[in-house]
Amino acid sequence: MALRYAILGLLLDRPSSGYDLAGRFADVIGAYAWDAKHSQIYPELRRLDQEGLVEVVDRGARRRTTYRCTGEGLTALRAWLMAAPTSTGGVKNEHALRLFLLGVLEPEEALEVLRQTEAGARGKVQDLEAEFAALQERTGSASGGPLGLTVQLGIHSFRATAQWARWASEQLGADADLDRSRADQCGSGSSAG
Amino acid sequence: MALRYAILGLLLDRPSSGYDLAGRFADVIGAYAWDAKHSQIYPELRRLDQEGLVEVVDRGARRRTTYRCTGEGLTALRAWLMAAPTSTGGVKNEHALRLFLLGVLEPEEALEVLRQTEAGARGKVQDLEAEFAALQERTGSASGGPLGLTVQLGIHSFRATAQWARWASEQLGADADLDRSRADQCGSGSSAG
DNA sequence: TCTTGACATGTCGAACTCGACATGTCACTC
DNA sequence: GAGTGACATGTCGAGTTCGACATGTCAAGA
Repeated sequence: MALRYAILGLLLDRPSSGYDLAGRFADVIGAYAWDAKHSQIYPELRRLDQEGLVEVVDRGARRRTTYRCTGEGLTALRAWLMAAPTSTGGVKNEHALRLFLLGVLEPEEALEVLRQTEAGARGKVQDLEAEFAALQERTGSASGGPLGLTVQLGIHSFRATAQWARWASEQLGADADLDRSRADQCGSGSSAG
Repeated sequence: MALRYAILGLLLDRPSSGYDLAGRFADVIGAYAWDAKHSQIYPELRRLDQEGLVEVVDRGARRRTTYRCTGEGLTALRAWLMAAPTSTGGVKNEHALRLFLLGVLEPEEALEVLRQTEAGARGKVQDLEAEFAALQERTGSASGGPLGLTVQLGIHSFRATAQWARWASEQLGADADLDRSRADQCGSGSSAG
């Protein structure tokens, strides 16, 4: 049931076609909240239309059909948001799982993954910070409006990932270096693992 | 395919029964990486056993069957971990989605959700910090060993969520207070909505 | 010994999700 | 006017996931 509310939320921000929605899922929201492919989105839009939660506002070229969230849709979305604010609801995050299992790899392999993780996360932070600055300017608000909250959540999340990756690298690097560099550097007393 | 690798990873840390695994999924890993119910876990364990990736090490009371990850299982897991370290792979996180859509709610409703979010996240941070300290002591290592990395990832993630929730509350609170407290506090010029 | 509740596993149908395949439109270019 | 590629939607089968129902074990207490 989460998919339909994700769609309603996106439409509430701005009327969109299925194609647009697919792009928006692949973009921001799909990275840390909910992802969906067009093969799911189109049928769901039709269902939502039948139930009156969205409505068609435009049919453009190439069968492009633009939908908008109705009042009923907003009511449904808000009911869902208020319904179970503390439930966690079955997270699936393959990237996080890989990080979770990092201890299985050899330190040098893990270091490589961590390097990529940190670089990727820092890139995301930069992108989102630019987006946030643009929002601040556009809305004339320090918080960047409703979307600003969302963007900041992303910034906080990716920054935390980057910081953790850095910390983890240092831990692993220290362990790995110990074994190797004690040979040619001055080995100031440290117990072997 | 992620489920089996999550299971292999958990078994690698410590041999467990299906029942144990269900608890461990519900506990730490399920909160931010991968969740699974027992109705999925038991069949997958049998499949892994047939494929030689895990093996039975004990049959206790109440049909309790304890599995261990085999060398073949470790090989498979490491191959998977090294295979596609950058793919994001379709995140599903209902809790994050709710936060993502927070702008839809009235400020006061959103504030309530944020309050609960912050409290929950800080609770998680405390739990995990205690676990990390225990790990440091048990392993005699500042990094807490392989599991320490994982626990720190959780700490970083939940701390980021808590900090964001606090920030978002302040933003919303400022907006909401403006409308109300201008009446009895000194109303320094601000345009009405 | 009977009941209760936690432990432990099994199974099934419904719903969800994905990738692959398919169809057609439109702007641009050669 | 034929070819190309991005735009835009549709569909289907295979695999995944979940909740609900089911079965049985064992310890503790009434």
